[in-house]
Amino acid sequence: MSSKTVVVGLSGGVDSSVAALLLKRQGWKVIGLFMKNWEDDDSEEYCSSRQDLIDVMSVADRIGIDVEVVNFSVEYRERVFAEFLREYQAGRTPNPDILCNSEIKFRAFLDHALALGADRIATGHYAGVREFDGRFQLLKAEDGSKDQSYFLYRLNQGQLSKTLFPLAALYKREVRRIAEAEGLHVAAKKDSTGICFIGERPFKEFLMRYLPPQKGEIRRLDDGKVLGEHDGLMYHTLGQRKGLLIGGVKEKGQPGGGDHDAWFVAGKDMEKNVLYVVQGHEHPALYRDVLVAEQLSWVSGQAPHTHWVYTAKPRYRTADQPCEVERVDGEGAEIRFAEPQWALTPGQSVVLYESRVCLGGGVIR
RNA sequence: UGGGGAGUCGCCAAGUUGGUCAAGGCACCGGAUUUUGAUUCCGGCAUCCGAAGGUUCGAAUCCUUCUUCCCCAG
Repeated sequence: MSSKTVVVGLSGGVDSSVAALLLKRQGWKVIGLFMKNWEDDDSEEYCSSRQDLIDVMSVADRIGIDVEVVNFSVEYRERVFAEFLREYQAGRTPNPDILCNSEIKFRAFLDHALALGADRIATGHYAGVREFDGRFQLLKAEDGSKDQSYFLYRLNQGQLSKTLFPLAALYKREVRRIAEAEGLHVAAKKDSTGICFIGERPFKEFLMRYLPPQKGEIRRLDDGKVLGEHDGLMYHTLGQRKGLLIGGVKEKGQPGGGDHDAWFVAGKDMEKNVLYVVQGHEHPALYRDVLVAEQLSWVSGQAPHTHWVYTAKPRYRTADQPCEVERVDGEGAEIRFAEPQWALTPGQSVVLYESRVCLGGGVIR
């Protein structure tokens, strides 16, 4: 038994803990790696990160593996956070966790693991990888409700060839059960949310620390009527309802004062610093059936076929939408959906799938 | 200044033959969902109806005065 070495990213949560446990059982020589990639914050954040490390050490001790702590703060700030801020500054809505995966977890982390002599790396992601016809495919997880392949669409062949996803065939409840049976105290620990490594926090306030307010008008898209004032276009995203502070609007002759529906962000004019809103979740201006994606990244290294029926997620956590690629080249791809999609947002990623196989995708323009 | 209309929760807005009538929506707050940001879902949200008196067993709904705003006259 020439046990090979795998380095597992441990976050202190149930998923990565069980991933490490399973690999250990499979006979791998397992090394745990805890990443500390965010240190812009003070005490409070420090506590949760510190608690996570304590949990990691406890789990590692229980499973019987060694743990190393690494700090990729510099890489995170330069390769992920800087881009995150540039995008928001440009009025777009980025998904930092996608970059975090391709640049940190499956690059900085991978490089570090390989330098340690590892044969593979593994994470607690709900996704799968398999070798097929000499190529590596990224797959959806068995547990469709937890599937995270969306966040991994930017991984390439080199990265996938070195990766293991031990939770691919497990449902979340099974993972918790395994953790409990093994006596891991994190078995019932709440799932973490928010930006990876940064965590959940009042988003606008957080952004304000980096991008200063810049007041401007809020106008109704239909007729340009001014309805209010915003603190900065970067604090609002397409389809957003909260934070507009628009209450009832008096409508001239309308009985009962007019429509009392909620207001949603429908567009931004970066030049004039105007935020455009529409009333009602079903307002037609919120729907589009075609989009253009840029910064394409294909898992196989090859672009998908045009005029072929695939499905795509125009944002995380939406059901797969039937679509086809109208055209694709090195610059971008035009994707047309069978049904109009609600609030296709610039900066978010569209990810294409062919059944359970994640083909890759790009960033919505 | 004269005539008319109106002032109900932060914003719209029901309710004026007086009797559980202080609806509803938006906003806001809290929670659920969620490894982005959103969306969505659930819960909370006027002992008080411009102010002060009066009538009445009882008024946001009737009367009086005051006050504010709007429209038309000027």
